[in-house]
Amino acid sequence: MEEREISQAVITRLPRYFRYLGLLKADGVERISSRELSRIMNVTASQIRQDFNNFGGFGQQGYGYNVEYLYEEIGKILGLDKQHHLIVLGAGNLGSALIKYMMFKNRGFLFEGAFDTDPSLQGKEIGGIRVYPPEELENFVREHEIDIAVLTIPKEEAQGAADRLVKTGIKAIWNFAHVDLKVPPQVQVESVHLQDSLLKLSYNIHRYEREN
Amino acid sequence: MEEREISQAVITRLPRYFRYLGLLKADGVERISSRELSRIMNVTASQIRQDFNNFGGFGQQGYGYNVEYLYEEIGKILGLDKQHHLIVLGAGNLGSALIKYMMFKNRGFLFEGAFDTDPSLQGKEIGGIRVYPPEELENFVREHEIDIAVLTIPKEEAQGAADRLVKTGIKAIWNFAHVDLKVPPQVQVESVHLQDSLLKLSYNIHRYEREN
DNA sequence: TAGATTGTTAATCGATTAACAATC
DNA sequence: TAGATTGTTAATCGATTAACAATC
Repeated sequence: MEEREISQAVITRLPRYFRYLGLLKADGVERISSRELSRIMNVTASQIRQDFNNFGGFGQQGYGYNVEYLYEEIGKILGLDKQHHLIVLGAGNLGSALIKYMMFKNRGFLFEGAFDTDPSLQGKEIGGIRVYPPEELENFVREHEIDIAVLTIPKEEAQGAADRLVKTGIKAIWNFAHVDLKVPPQVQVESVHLQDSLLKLSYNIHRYEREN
Repeated sequence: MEEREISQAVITRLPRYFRYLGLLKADGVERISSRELSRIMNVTASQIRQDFNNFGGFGQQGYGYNVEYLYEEIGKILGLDKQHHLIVLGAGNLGSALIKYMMFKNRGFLFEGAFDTDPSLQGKEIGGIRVYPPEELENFVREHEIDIAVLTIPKEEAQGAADRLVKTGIKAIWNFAHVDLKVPPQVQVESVHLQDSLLKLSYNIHRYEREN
């Protein structure tokens, strides 16, 4: 049993490879060498080969990589050969934007329901998805076999919601609240900290101005 | 002239320090040691001291760090002592969510206008911000001295919009479109690739299931 | 002063890049 | 077969952690 732990640095790069391979595939490109891909993606060819070899050899000496095959394989590594069932907690603008973003649906990420404390939203539909009151959360998750909960609620409510979700046996939380969630190791968390991202941009603006 | 280049790894951690120091400050905590902060933030005390020392010594031997002072200083490093003027390109749900998120305003990130190709949105207001037709982009940026453009438009339109923005002399682009933008070095780009984030989460779900 | 904790140097670890033998 | 390019090992680089002298 080969149990080599893939570093998060590699995993973070996988979706980007997947994206570029999708573009190449759409352009009808049949094969590509690590050198050529490195030029397009602005990384080293060495890194590309090292990254891919974490998952076994996808290429062929003297030929390169078959774009379609590599695209499919990376898709499988990312779990895109399976469907995922999602709910959104917080049916505001951000939650609505995510629900309506069709690219997720096309990749097998299916929104099944939304939850909001605002009674005026409950019973309504957003992008074809119904909004439920929070009380129904636990039953809904179990009945619809929800894998992923998307948190677009205020940071004050996020940890409490996460605790409830953990108890339902959810697999993962995609967290947009501006806090670091504490969950047990069997629950995966991926946080999108928009404010952190904006502050980083702010830093880089002022660094550039200082240096020039 | 000390020109030590701060690594992006450090910069990425700064907003998180800032966040935790803000919480401590709000809790009335006056001083904190690297050891205590390391426990709260789940990083090593060594890393905290190394990170802070990139910017000069903020602490005092035998005492630790003054929370309020450190908070203020990191805020300045992040450019939060200055105001920023923003526009949003794409007044859909995501753009609206960002405009309405008050935390940005409180930190000096002021949305001045939104732009959308949809005529039915033009002239309307979102969170008190008016929506303009794209033709007015260049004049608006110059007249309102816009620093940062937020791109929440389809990926097909993103590079074209970026090119136009670069010509206006904008300082930075906060990119939510699912492409890597090409801009000259004087323009800072920070991308939030939501799909990449979700795919990473998907990978981690399936990795956990494989390993357990 | 003694104790605590920083600032900083040195050691370690991990990730990236370079090099090249294997092989298509 | 010769040329191209991978897979993989070795070298390098950078980031993290450990250690400790400086000093409050």
